[in-house]
Amino acid sequence: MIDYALLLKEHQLKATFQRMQILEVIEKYGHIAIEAIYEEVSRIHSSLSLATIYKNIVLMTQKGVLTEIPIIGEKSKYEIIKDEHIHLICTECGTVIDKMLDDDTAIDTEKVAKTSSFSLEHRQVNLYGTCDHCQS
Amino acid sequence: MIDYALLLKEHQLKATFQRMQILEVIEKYGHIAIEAIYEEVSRIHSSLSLATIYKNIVLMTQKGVLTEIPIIGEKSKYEIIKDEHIHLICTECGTVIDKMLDDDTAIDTEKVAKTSSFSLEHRQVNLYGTCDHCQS
DNA sequence: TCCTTAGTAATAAAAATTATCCATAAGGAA
DNA sequence: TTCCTTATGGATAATTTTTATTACTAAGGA
Repeated sequence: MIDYALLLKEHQLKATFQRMQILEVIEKYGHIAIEAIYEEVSRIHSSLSLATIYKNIVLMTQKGVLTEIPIIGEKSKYEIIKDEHIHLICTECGTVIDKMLDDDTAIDTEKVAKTSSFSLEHRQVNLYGTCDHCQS
Repeated sequence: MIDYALLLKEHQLKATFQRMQILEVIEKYGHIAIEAIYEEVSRIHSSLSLATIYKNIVLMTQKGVLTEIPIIGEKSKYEIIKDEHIHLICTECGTVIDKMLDDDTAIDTEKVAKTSSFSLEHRQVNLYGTCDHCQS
């Protein structure tokens, strides 16, 4: 259970009711698109203006609270920043699964960056396919 | 130099003037967004309707001629499909650099997929940072 | 060359995103 | 706790992006 107010303050953002509602929904779903946040927030809680959601998603992304996950053929989803991981994206149902990397499955992208004298800041590895559930 | 007419026919698409113009621009820039294709096509050649560009990008992507490259904080870019590679994306100038993988820099994503019983179809590895040129 | 079918242009429509502006709430100071 | 300042939210308009429509046109096989 994340302390949203703390998370926001750590990133120099006021802990408003609306922001915490948005974060709560994002955490609940893990990865979610803007329109879906709007629908969920409207359904469960008091309704927030769509413009408010847009503004705060952009702001929280800039401030490092959220990360955008751009996806082929879909609208971007957003997640709360956490330890590095890759995404398994199901092209059937759209589900995004986080996968932490361990030593056994490490991805040596730093070597790649180095050989191109590219100053690496952020990696995003997306694997597209069919999830366990949709295969059956 | 790609034979665009052949490429299109191999994917069951008619080799129209407009499609070849679009492919020519994409190949010239390597990775390019839709609006930029429109501007370039309009500037150099006869002007194509923006709607035509949209329709053909979608179609050629579906048919496997192009791949979408969704990018954090930007519009998607498109490239002609080629051997698997990763992208170095410069957050300063927006340039996308292709990087082929060799044995030395292989990325063992298949192992990851396997441990999640995920049926892997397509991998997309994007490294964000600052390119050689923008560092100086 | 003709014919059939698919493709294009132009425009309208729809969807997504951003800007505006005034009312309001957050959070520090007293 | 109350007050004050300033950032924020809501509603809506405006803009931008993307898709649909429809009549005309070109591609490619017969």
